[in-house]
Amino acid sequence: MASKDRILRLKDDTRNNILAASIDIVKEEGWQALSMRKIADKIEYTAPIIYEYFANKDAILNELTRQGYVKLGNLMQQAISEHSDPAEQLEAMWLAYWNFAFAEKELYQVMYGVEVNCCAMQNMCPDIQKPMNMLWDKIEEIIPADKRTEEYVDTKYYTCWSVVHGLISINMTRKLTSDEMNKQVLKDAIGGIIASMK
Amino acid sequence: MASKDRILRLKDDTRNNILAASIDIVKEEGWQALSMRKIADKIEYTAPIIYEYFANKDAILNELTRQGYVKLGNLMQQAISEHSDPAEQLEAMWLAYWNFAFAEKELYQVMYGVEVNCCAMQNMCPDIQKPMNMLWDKIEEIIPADKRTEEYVDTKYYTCWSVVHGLISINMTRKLTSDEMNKQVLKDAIGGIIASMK
DNA sequence: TAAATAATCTAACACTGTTAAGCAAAGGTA
DNA sequence: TACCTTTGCTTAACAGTGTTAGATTATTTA
Repeated sequence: MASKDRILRLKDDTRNNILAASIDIVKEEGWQALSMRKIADKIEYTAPIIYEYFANKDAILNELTRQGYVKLGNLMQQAISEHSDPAEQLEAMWLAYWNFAFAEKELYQVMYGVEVNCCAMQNMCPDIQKPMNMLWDKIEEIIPADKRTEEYVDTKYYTCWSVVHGLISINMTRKLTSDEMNKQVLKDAIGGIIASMK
Repeated sequence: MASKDRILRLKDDTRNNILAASIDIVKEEGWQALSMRKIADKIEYTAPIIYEYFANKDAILNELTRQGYVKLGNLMQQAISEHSDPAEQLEAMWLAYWNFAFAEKELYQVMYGVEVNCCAMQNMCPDIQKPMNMLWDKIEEIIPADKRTEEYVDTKYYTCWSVVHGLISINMTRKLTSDEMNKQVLKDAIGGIIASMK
């Protein structure tokens, strides 16, 4: 029955429309503005029909997450294919990861639980800046005078911060690394960066 | 007027109670379960009185964020005081940062926008694992056979991932680094780690 | 054409943040 | 003591959220 196929294809279409509408809304207004009724509006239905395609709102987020990983995988595959040396391939893969994060910012946010909405950055009161300044000043102190430019201190500061914050985030969102592994990574990375300063 | 002081002190008390109740709820049920009515319940008031102490819900989050930074600053100060060598001080400061993140997990989450709620980790389907596996395999390929243990590959993988993801998160939540700075950090860190593998 | 099935909507529930209106107790003033 | 004003707090409501049950409409099948 070809008509059955057509109907299934149509069902698939609205499923994709739901996902597309969701991403559209998020791109326009951010994740916290995404609601079932807004999605329904965009695909010109009422909210309950969405539940014929997805169990709940979380299921939509999960599917978008999955699609994000598929896209990321493809970009990495492409990165590999553009180089022959393994080390260059690896570097290209991480660069692809980096580029993906900003090209598909909204997908990256839901994939890795990066919240944007609130606080922290707008009202930059002294209390908030203090820990950062303490670290920055200490790094400045360690770097020998002949290398001590603002840019150089910045680089070291952000490198340290990135690896520590990154490892913390990874541990908080998915708990799959052992404690010894964490200490190892932390010690190695921080130690390495500090050594490279002197 | 001493009675005025007493009343002001009481007002201050309920303000602190609101903050304490908020943290309690978050520790018990997570950030997404925090609601004005639940806070009111806990301090034995009704929701609207909270608005006499905070402009809105975001203001509560902001204050908790601020307090988080104060605590972190103090811990770092302590870390400094326990060492004399600047390099050791810096390492202790980062360790304090790390320990703070897990000792005050909920504060860290609101300070740095680390979402926990959704997706990604529970239903670990192949699509989701693929990018990670590609990177892991490539790192394994680069590491010379005599060093190639699972632990060693893991360490390098997580170090790379942490620095890249950390830098991305930092850029997404607060936009205060320049593009050249990012490229610099990325190139330096990834390049350094790859070089250390061989 | 009549019955059965599928597609869709309306209405509702329990929740969310937030605001306006009202009540009741306390304070100051005559 | 009597009144008035201020304060503290509550109730009720609005508009929004995710989600479900029931009713309604349209389409397919017999």
